[in-house]
Amino acid sequence: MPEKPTVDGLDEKWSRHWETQDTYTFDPAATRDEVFSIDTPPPTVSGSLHVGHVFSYTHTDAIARYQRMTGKAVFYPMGWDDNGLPTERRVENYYGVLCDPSVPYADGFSPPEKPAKKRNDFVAISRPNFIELCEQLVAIDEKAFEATWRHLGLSVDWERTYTTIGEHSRRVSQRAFLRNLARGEAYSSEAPCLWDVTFQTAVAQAELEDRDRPGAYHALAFWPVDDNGANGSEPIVIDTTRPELVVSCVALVAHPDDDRYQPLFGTNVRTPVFGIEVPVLAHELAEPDKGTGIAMICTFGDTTDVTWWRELDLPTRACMARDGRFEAETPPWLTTDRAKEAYSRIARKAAGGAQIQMVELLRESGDLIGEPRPLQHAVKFFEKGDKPLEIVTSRQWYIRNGGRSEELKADLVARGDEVSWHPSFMQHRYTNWVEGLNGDWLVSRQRYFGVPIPVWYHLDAEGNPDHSRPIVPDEAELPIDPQAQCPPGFTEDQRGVPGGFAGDPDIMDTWATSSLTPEIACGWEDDPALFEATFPMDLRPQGHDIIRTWLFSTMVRSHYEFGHAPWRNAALSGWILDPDRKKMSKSKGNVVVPTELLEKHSPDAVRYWAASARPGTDTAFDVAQMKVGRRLAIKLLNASRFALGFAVDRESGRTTLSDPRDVTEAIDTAMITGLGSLVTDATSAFEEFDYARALERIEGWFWAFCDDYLELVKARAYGEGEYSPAEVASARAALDLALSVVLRLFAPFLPFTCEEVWSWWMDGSVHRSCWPTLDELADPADGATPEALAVAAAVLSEVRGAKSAAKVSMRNPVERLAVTDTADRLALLAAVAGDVRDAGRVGELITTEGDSFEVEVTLGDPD
RNA sequence: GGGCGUGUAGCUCAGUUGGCUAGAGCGCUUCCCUUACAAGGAAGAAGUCGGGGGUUCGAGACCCUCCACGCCCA
Repeated sequence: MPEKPTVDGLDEKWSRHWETQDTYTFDPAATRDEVFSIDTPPPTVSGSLHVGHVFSYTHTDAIARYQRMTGKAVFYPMGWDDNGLPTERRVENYYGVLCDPSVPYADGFSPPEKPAKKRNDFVAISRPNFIELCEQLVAIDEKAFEATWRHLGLSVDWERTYTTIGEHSRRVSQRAFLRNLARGEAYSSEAPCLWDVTFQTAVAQAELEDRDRPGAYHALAFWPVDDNGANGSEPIVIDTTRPELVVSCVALVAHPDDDRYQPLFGTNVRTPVFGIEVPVLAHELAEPDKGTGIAMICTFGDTTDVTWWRELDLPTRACMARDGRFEAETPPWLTTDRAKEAYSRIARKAAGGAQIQMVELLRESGDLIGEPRPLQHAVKFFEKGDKPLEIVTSRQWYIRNGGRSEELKADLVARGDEVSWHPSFMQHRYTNWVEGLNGDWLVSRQRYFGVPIPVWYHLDAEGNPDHSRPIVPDEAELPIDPQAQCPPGFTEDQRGVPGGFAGDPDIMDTWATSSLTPEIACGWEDDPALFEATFPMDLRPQGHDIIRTWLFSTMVRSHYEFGHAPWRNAALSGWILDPDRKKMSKSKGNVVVPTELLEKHSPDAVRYWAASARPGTDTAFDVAQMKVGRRLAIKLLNASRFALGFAVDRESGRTTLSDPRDVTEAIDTAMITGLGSLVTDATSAFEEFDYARALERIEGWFWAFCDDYLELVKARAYGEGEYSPAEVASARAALDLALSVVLRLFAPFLPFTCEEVWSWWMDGSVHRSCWPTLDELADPADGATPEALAVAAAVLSEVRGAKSAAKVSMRNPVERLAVTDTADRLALLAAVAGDVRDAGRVGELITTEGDSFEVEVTLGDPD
């Protein structure tokens, strides 16, 4: 036991110790009812860990540590999400390279010394070279992440780490996909999809976000067919923010109840500049009060266009190429010279440039009415992208998720009832999301670093792929790469030749793999015993922002594979806001680096701050709370040193464990009784996953314990004054018992500090000890009332108040202390009078029976 | 526009099914070197519980309504 304990250095000392002692290793022999399994969110390693990670992972760790102490074999693996576009983007920028599948593999390729700044100047490299660089970089990132997690003190079993790009994950991911395919839950389809032009890949509905962008309404004139104003007719004016798409216009649409356009429904009009004849149609999605109330439908300006196209059975007039530029070739539906001429001015232009040209053309033809009117409007972006999404038609893979089936939707909503949500209102977020889906889950991505779609296609005599009957591998062969391996019954020289085969070039989206984290972590099919012991998992902790992606998609996969939810509980944590209540983000420059935070305040202090936040609530980043946590840890060390001063022989370091049955004095049994209530409260809070309530109760009790109880028994514990050996032994035994319990209660929150104190007098790790129970307190607490301590504390508080008011030292003697109180409370006071008198340095104590509690303090002269 | 959440002391937040005079920490003021702790301790000041209405013997809590802020969806 150190002379002057400190929290500094405990992190390094104990994290190393836990590693060498395998303190957190999962016991694979445990059966399902003995296991608590956690579906930890695999952080995206291509990003960086931020305070939000530290925050939410601490919540999970507190629960894991509690469960472990209740005797559960805690299955708590960490995963790294290294698969996918974020990694690709990081690799591109880090090395200044771009993947081009047409470039041949370069043996021993090394990236440029100084990566180019602009994307256009990046070096094009082969797919295998690109993947090698990805693997290289994630390995470095994963090391750094693990170090931070160990520093924070996560009680993860590091022997069970997985990565979402690893062989095991690829196998699980492909196996699940092939089973979805076999059961008809996955399918490929040529259809309009959301398309990011920068990364040139399709994206899913769940990955969209609206961003406010400046734009402008352009009023365009459409003329009735065969009457270009010649007969005095009026043009129909539509407002659009995307005039460049006039060339793709297939119809005009207004609300069926809109009186202004009733006469026009069923008639035809001509598009400006291009002169294409299009119908005027009615649909309830048209908004009468938006612009002029009549809109043009294009192929495809936004998702509503897709809905209209589908429901009104409209033709397709697509001009937008996958790179976000208008096609070079003149579209076949443009027949007049004037239209062809006009198109040549927007060909190969991106949306912005095309718009400038198109506005010119409209001005020239006189079909632009007035000037464009600027506005701010919501534009759909890929959440990781920088340019507005386009909609292009392409062949993509989908997994059915209820977006096109009311029955499946209802089933998936009902699965939500199989999970206990913490906090419960988070289930609404899930239900609302599922009910709002309007399309299946697009899982294919035209990218490189991910799990390949494990299928091949027959090529017909012209060399065109037959997508209707994909060739699938044997499950035993998984994982496979159809770009590098042949399908069964073929040879490599048949690749890409008529009558031969072609591998699907796409990969799956990251979510298509991370939706299988329970299956990956628990060893689905690959380790049946482990799977049996850990699945369905007990807890899915995650941020509430990814209910629509991760939580929902995991539910979908488990629904298909097992017919039930993949977990019993879902705990949703909130955001970290900066002190101005704004969300922390890199662009705002208000991000705090966790490693520095841990270094500066100590992990226990940071954990204290994190664990103080009620589950599910957004929380301000608050260094002050960390300082409070640090002080709490120091207080715990010091109070422990005091309490153990009597149990540990300072010379020999040997501990004499006291007997709980020695706790006999009224104030001691009262304290132990109160401690019993605390254990009950903390336990029930943890059972409800409310770590914050548990911490608050424990902390509150502990401060009162230090302020009142320790002061009250100090003299007796030291054996000062005229106390009998039994009275002294009672104080010391109570201190030992209380400390043992309180250390275990704090252990999930302050693992380093508690382990340090535990090591002063106990064998083994506090984190492997038993969570305290009422049983161990039953003997001393038997029949005792916590009131005795409350009465003593109240009197002591009055004494302190009097001394403080008189501006004298707390050591100043009290000559005479007169207490008026009810008979019951005076009886309690009598039982604890010795302790009260010693703590207050009271000479004469006079008690008078009365209706209310009153204390009169007569101070004596200072010593 | 729909859904969800939040609003309690200057700040950050507790306040379990309605029940004693609404609490804690930080900050502030005053005091105290005390043998666990001065990187500490003691005491004190500080709130119209967002506004209004209702239910009730009793509302910070329950119901209605309005306001402000935040998030998600359209």
